[in-house]
Amino acid sequence: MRVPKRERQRQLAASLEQNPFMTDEELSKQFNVSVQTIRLDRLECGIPELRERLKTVASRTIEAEVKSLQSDEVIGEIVDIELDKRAISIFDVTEDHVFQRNGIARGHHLFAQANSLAVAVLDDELALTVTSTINFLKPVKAGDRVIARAIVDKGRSSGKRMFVEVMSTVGDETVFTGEFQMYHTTELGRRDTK
Amino acid sequence: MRVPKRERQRQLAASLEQNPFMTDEELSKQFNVSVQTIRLDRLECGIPELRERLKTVASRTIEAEVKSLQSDEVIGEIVDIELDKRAISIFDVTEDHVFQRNGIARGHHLFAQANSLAVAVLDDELALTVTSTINFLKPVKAGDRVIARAIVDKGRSSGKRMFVEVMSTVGDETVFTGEFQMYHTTELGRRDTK
DNA sequence: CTGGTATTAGTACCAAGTGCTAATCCGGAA
DNA sequence: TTCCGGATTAGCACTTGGTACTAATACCAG
Repeated sequence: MRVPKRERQRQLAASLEQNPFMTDEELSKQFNVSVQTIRLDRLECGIPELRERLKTVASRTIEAEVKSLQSDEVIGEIVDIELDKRAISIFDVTEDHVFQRNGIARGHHLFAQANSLAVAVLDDELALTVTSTINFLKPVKAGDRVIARAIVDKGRSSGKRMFVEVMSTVGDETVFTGEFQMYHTTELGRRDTK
Repeated sequence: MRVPKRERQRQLAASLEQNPFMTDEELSKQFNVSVQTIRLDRLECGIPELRERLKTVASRTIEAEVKSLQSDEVIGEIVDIELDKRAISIFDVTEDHVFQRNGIARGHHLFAQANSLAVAVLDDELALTVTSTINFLKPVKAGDRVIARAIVDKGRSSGKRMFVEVMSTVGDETVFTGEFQMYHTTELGRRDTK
């Protein structure tokens, strides 16, 4: 026996974990045993055949892509918007957004929700964040639903500079506030003439 | 002819785009044509068979998982760190991080890199961002390599409050600066006694 | 030497195809 | 009407990467 059976099966499982695309024949060469032995090993370990493995891996992809798609556009879902005035978005915090160590949401997710809302409310070809001052007031946990409200501060905005205030709440508690100074190409009050 | 060939092929492509798991037989039922017709359609449209489709979809997953893993831990890769003093991380901007409309990186990615670096440099059970003021100085594009440098400002830090300055550069240009006021449980200078 | 485990070999069969040939349908032009 | 041609359908041989099962062989310990 070159390598004890038990050990080979352990390595087999690890190998397929890392690269599920291998056929039994390729595996048999890797471990220097016959194809049949590989099949028996898979049987004993409950490892499905190549096509089944690919199916499950592929379906995980699909789910992942749906997730990343939503994260690509705007962080959070915009539920109400009045261009150049105000907007509201909802962001559901999941286990993916928190530190494992303490279960508190990473700050950049709250920032991302607020920032992308500030961009969305201006709805311009080119709307960029220039400067921002933000405050994390209360920790946010997985399962929390964060509602961000953005309001364009018309008083301070002028020309290509816009000021957007964002306040995020969970229930009736404010968890985050941010002030965003944005740059955009279309000047205030000139949108109709473009 | 129930549905013109051209239109059926268009729908076929769309159908498989949305759900690549369908066999020719299932498709033939959906479109009320024979399996052979489906095969000819796939041939003409250059759509591979089920197994090949799953292979490509599954391989996309593998890449995606590597990506999402890194995005879970720290945004960017930490290349140098001296706890409670300074740290450096590298973040490669890809197409995924930019606005489609103008190719400029979304602000929250730069913030995320800086913020997670500020958290990492403190390396505490509980290190949270309290307040932050940030400036986006130059637009960042896909392909850029952003290097973020975090420095703990010992002078202003005391007790459970720490001040971290982050400066991010692309080449020799500064693209982002941020000041982070952090809260953490372990007090400055007391780490050894815990 | 015998028993039991591990391994290998071989066969029949399956799913989901490719590749090819042949038959059939069906609508419009001569 | 008849004939042509594209579209469709059918059928068959073959391929991959397997499952399920049986049988043979190897090898090691008691």
